[in-house]
Amino acid sequence: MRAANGSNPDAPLPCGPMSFDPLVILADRFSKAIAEAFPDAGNPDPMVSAGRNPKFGDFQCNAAMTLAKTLGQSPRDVAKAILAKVDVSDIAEPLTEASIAGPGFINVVLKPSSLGAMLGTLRSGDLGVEPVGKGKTVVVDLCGVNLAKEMHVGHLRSCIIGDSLARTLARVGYTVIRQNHVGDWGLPIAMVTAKLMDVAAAGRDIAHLTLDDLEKLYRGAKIEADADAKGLAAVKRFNLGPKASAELEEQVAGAEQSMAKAKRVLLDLQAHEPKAMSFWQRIVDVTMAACVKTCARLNVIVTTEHSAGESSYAEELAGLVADLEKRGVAEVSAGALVVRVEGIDEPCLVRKTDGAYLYATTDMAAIRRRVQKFGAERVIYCVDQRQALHFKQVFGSATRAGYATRAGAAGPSRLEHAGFGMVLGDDGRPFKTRSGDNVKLADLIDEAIERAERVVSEKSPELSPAERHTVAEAVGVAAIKYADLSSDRVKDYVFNFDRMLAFEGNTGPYLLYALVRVRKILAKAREAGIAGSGIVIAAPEEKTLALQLLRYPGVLASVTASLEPHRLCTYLYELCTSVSVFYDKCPVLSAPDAGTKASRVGLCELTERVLSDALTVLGIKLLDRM
RNA sequence: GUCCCGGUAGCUCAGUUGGAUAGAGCAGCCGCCUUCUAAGCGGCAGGUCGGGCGUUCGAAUCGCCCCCGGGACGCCA
Repeated sequence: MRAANGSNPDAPLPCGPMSFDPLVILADRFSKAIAEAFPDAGNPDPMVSAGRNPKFGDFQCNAAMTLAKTLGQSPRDVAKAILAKVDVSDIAEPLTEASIAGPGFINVVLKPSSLGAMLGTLRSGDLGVEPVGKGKTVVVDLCGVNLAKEMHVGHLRSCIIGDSLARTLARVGYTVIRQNHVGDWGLPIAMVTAKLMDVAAAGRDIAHLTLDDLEKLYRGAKIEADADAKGLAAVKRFNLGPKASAELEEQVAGAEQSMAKAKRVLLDLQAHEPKAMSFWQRIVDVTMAACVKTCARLNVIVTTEHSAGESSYAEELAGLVADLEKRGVAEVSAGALVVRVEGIDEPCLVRKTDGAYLYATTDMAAIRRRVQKFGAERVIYCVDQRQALHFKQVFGSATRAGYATRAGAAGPSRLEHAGFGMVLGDDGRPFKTRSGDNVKLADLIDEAIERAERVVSEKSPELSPAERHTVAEAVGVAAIKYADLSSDRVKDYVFNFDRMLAFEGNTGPYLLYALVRVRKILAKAREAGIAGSGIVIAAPEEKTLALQLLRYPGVLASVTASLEPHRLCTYLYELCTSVSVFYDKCPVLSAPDAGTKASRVGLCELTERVLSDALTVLGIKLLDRM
């Protein structure tokens, strides 16, 4: 198990299945050493991490200080005792007292030969990615569009982050089911349907209906609904004299008529009355066609087969609520039906006083379907952080009701809200157009591509116009997506075209640039007939790059657990920086000797694979040239 | 009012399980293309980690109090 044979670089590493990851190997070695040196210390964390500073070595073990506290010994003595027991001679430079630094840090420097062997292991397999999701199903709730509304910045993050999470989970082996919880039911939709029926009745052609037309109808309906509500409020307050309110009353009367009609249409829809349904279906078709198109432009995998609208749960709600009532999970409170969950003060409303169901009711039905019908062990909601309390209530209620538990499962599935912050403008307020409207995603993408195209034309005039456009599409979208993915999900983030499309520094295009440069080297190597060989690490820039590559599986695992894609972004940026330095300092095709050439081509091949893999997981399209 | 989330360089952000001198990018200044794409690389400068107290060998990180900003709080979705 622990046989030291580091002298032979071609021999397989003397470790278990995770033998490519030095972090895992070292943690294991130190863990055993600590157990031998201090048998009574329990099984403490070996606290091995990558070195914070290259001058302190590649890895460090920080266990001595913590251990010293519990043992009442001096940290340096503890470190010495660990050193006496630890055996890393097969992969690292010999550890001596000089390896102990400061209060008791133990610094480890890997042997170049073992680094090469680890890279070989990484390369021969699936980049070291552990299929932790194999045989498991996860549902990812993303996108969340509404009928009769263009996609706007409010959908941007749900699509981009949700898509990346779905890709990450699929990458580690999960069976991923994407669900677009379309807002396609209820009074607002009935209002638009009623309006559309009016338009058609007035003889207007609706064969070429656009989403823009629908959105106008929606706005009109919303204004009337607001007028209706305001009118009622005004009447209730008694403080408007009949004379002063004459005009208002007229408006309100019109609004009341429309609302009455909308409510009739709602009943028709609920009864699946064919005429109302045909108009509703028209709205669905127009909206979803636009949604799917926009998602495709963003390289976000959402198609109509992922649609699971609120309407699809409508028939289940009465039964679900009856079940909750029958089993005493829900109780009547002030006329409404609520579910109370321990630890949450606010009860979860599942039925209004007037008998209608709510958002939470539909979400409970969705959880039941996703867990019990689809068999999800994890259900992930990529939805606005402001809905945190709502999901806390719904998760608690569904779990209490047993809907979150698969048949025969020991415990409930993991229900996770991967919430995200708002998209802000430069003024720190929600990102809007100058006129105060939501920014349409289609316009946002257009602008990013336009800006990218200007830069591509300037930097790469040798490309054909068609290719420039293809590159601009990939670069512009990469810029938007990386900007969104690269900061902590739960925080608000400031949207700024100039920054994300400056194409310098920490941006999506920088990552693509690194990939393109490596791919160019590989293309030229193929032309020259230079094949990649086993990797021999010699130059410091090669070593830095190698250490970064070895981190990849661990980073992927941490995103799988935390649902935080920005960790992968930070890693990718650091990796690309290492690639750039390597590119600068280590010529590949004009390396001094054939052996170095072949080794560096091998290193480029592995780098290309990791870069491509990681960018794909982020949902960024790959390029050969830019 | 109650609860949740934030506050790190001029700006935008990272910061792993509490670890060594708090890091990037942009903006500013100075260098590097006859050589695999300079959308790059190197250097300089820039900090009361919102404030205070505490926990300890060690705190941006944990605890308590306060300040500022945002959000959510039963009949919308």
